[in-house]
Amino acid sequence: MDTAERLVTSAQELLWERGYVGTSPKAIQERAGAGQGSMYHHFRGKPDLALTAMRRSARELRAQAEEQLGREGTALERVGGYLGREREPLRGCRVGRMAMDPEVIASDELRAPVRETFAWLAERVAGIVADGIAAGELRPGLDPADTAAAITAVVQGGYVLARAAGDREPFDRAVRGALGLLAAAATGEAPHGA
Amino acid sequence: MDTAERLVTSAQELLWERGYVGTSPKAIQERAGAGQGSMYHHFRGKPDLALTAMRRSARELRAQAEEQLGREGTALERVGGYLGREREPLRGCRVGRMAMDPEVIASDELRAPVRETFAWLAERVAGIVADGIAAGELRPGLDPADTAAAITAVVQGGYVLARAAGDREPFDRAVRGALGLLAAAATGEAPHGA
DNA sequence: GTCTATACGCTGATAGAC
DNA sequence: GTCTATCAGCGTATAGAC
Repeated sequence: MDTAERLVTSAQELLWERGYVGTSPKAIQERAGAGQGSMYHHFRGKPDLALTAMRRSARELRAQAEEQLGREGTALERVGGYLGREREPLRGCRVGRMAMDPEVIASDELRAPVRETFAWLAERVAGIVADGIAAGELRPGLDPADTAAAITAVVQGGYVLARAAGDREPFDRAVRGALGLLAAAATGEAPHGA
Repeated sequence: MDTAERLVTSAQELLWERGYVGTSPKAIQERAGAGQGSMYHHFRGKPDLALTAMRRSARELRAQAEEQLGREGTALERVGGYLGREREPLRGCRVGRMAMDPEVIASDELRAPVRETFAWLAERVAGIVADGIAAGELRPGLDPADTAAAITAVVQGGYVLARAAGDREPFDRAVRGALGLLAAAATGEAPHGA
């Protein structure tokens, strides 16, 4: 792995662990085993490197989500796969965490990868919920966009609860709770249609 | 309002806006209109002042939540009141935000108010869900603790979605989505019992 | 490409005068 | 109680040698 690459992956790790305001160029350089000069040769500065790192984390997260959401199966199975996939709740979400950073939120450019990730996710999940309704699997009274937002929020909020507790259990509870509510919104009939 | 008081409220505001790592003693002093000497006379340092500020924010948040959760009414009305109360989603949660701060999480003392707030909230909501089940208002299949965690997580996650989008709409969607799922888990019968 | 040198304001304090 | 002075180290670079 070359120097530029090590700088990006080190920045990804530190942004995940400490956020943007909590991460210094110096700390990134040290973790990457690179000097000052190297970093400023490959990147214009902290915002430039952070943006590169955030774009990559966003892409990776989206791929992980798509792995569950794009499976074969019923809507409940696909959403359940997304909710229940293996995570490390105490680490938080590497993309969602950026939404709490004041300097990321203050910059349209830095915020863009975060915005796009959640816009994509919300739409992807809403489509699956809509499919589930169309297939007769979920109650027609559900609003797909609202339900998708709630599902997405449960995951992000689960991280907050787990980190607050210092224990992953609240995250797992929140996921089970969401699955329980979705089960209550299932019609109990076998899905039909394409 | 005396100087010590102004320091605490300024710290509360800045911690809400910028988190712990993003907030400097100097910034707090400036907002409070106090000098260095004043701050170090009244508090031992940044962690001491921040802890005082966080304890107060936690107490205030709990009182706001109790205002909705402690109302008269059915379980759905009380939980709905909590979910739907007026908020400013783009500002985030002043207590939940601290869970994403690396230095708060690294310190048991600083994390304590955050931990206690969400432990209380989860238990409070779980009790109301359990009441709703006992009253025949909610399906007996729901797990009160899991459902309460999901409800709490929807609010915290809603903040993340709203800030990521730069728009309160995703928060409102998540809340409506959660209410829609709870409605699906309602029995449709009038609550009975005490 | 990477290194060292230099810069300047900020961070988080302590000391002592008033 | 509040003020000013002082401090070592960090944050975020830029310049120029190699």
